[in-house]
Amino acid sequence: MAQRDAEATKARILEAAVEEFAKHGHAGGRIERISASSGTNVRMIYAYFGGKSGLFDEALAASLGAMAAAVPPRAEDLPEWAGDLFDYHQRDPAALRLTLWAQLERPEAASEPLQSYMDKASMLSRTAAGPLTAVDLLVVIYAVAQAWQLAPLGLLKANHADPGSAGAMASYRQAVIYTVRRITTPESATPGISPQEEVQAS
Amino acid sequence: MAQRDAEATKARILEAAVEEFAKHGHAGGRIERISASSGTNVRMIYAYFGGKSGLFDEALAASLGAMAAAVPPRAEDLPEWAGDLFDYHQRDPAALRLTLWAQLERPEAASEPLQSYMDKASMLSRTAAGPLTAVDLLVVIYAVAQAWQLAPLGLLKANHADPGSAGAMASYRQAVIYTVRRITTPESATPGISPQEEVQAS
DNA sequence: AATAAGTAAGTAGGTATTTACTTATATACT
DNA sequence: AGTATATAAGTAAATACCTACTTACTTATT
Repeated sequence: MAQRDAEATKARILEAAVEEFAKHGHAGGRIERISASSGTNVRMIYAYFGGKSGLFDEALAASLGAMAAAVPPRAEDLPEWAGDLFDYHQRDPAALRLTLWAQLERPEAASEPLQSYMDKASMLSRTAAGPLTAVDLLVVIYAVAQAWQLAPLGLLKANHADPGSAGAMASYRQAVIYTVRRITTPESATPGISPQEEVQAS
Repeated sequence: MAQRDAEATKARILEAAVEEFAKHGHAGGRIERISASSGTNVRMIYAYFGGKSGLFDEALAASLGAMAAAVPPRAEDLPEWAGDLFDYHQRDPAALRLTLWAQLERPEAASEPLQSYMDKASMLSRTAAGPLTAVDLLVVIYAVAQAWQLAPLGLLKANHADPGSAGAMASYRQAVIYTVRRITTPESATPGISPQEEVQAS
C-alpha cells in the first residue's frame, strides 16, 4: 500500500498523535498506540519528532492552528464568534482538551507570547468593553465559549436529564451568545464609560 | 512518634494525595510519592482507599468539599462571590486543578448529580439573569472565576510583562467582578426580558 | 551503488498492586 | 488483676506488567 512518502507519514503520525494526546494527555498518551493507529513504526516518531514531548508539542500547535484557521476572530460580532467557538469545541473537542492537558502537564509549552494572540488582541482593541482590556476580553470569551464543556456533568444534569442532547446543546449555545452579548454591549446608564461603540446585532 | 491512629494516617494520606494529584493528575501521580510524603506505607493506601483510583476520587471530593466550605455561595452578591472564588483559586489552585484533571482523565468521577450543586442552583434560581437558568448562571460564574487561571500564559503576557505579579492579579480580579456584574445586572433598554429583578449593589 | 524510508526485536528502568510478615492495641478468660 | 488471644495497624520486599527509547537490520527510490 505504502509508497515511501516522508511528508505523508509525518502527517499521519501527527494526526494520530492529536487524537491520542487529546484523549489521554501527555503522561497517559502511549507512543506505541500512536504508531499503531498511524500505521507506522515507533522508530519513525523518534526520527521525525525527537520523542514523546516533541510530538506532543507539535500536535498541540497543529491542533491550535487548525482551530484558529477554522474559527477566525470576528471583531464586529463577538457574540457570534463565541458561538462559533462553542460549535467548534462541540464538533471537535481535541483542541480544547489538548490546551487543557498542556496547561496542566506542560505549562511551559504555551508560555511564549504567540503572535496570533497579539493579532487577535489588537483586532479587539477598538471594541473595548468598559474597563476590560482587549486581552481580558479574549480571556473571558474563550472561557465562556468553553464553559459548558468544562462544567461537571453532575451540575448540568440539574438542568437537562441528558446534558449531551441536541436540545441541551442548543441551549448552551444560546447561553454563550447571550453572555458574551451582555459583556460586550456597552452599559446604558453607567457614568465613566466612553460611549464610542456601535450596538451589535443579536 | 506514632501511636496507632487510623483516622489520622488516613487524613495524612488524603492530604498528600490532594497535593500529588493536583500537581500530576491521575496518570502522572505516583502512589509511592504519596506514601512517602505522608509518612506511611504504600500498603495503607490499598487498605484504606482500595487503590490509586479510589484515592484520587476521595482526594477530589475532599478538595471540592473544602472549597465549597471556604467559599459559600452568596446569592445576594454574585460578583463578589465570583471574586472570592477567584481568590480561592489563587491561594490554593488544588481544587481547580483536580477538577480539570478529573474532567479530562475520569469524567465519570464527577458525573453524579451532587446535592451541593442542586442547593447552589436553587439558591440562585430567584436571581434569574435574563434567559439564563440558575444552572447556566453557575456554569458561567465558575468559568469566569477561573478564566485567568486557565488562560495560556502567552496570551496574558500581551498585557502584563509578569502575568503572575500582584498588580496583574488585582486587575484579573477586577475583571472577574466586572464581568459577573455585567451578566447579572438586568438589561435596562432591551425588550423581551421580563423586568422582575431588583438591582444588586455593586 | 548510495541514500532515504521503514521495520523488527530488543533494553533498561519504572509502576501499580500483592504477598507474607511484624508490631501494637483491644478483648476475653481465669 | 494478670495473662492469653484476637484483631487492627503498619512494614518490607517481590511480582507482573508497561513504557519510552535504541540498536541492528531490510527495503525502496534515484
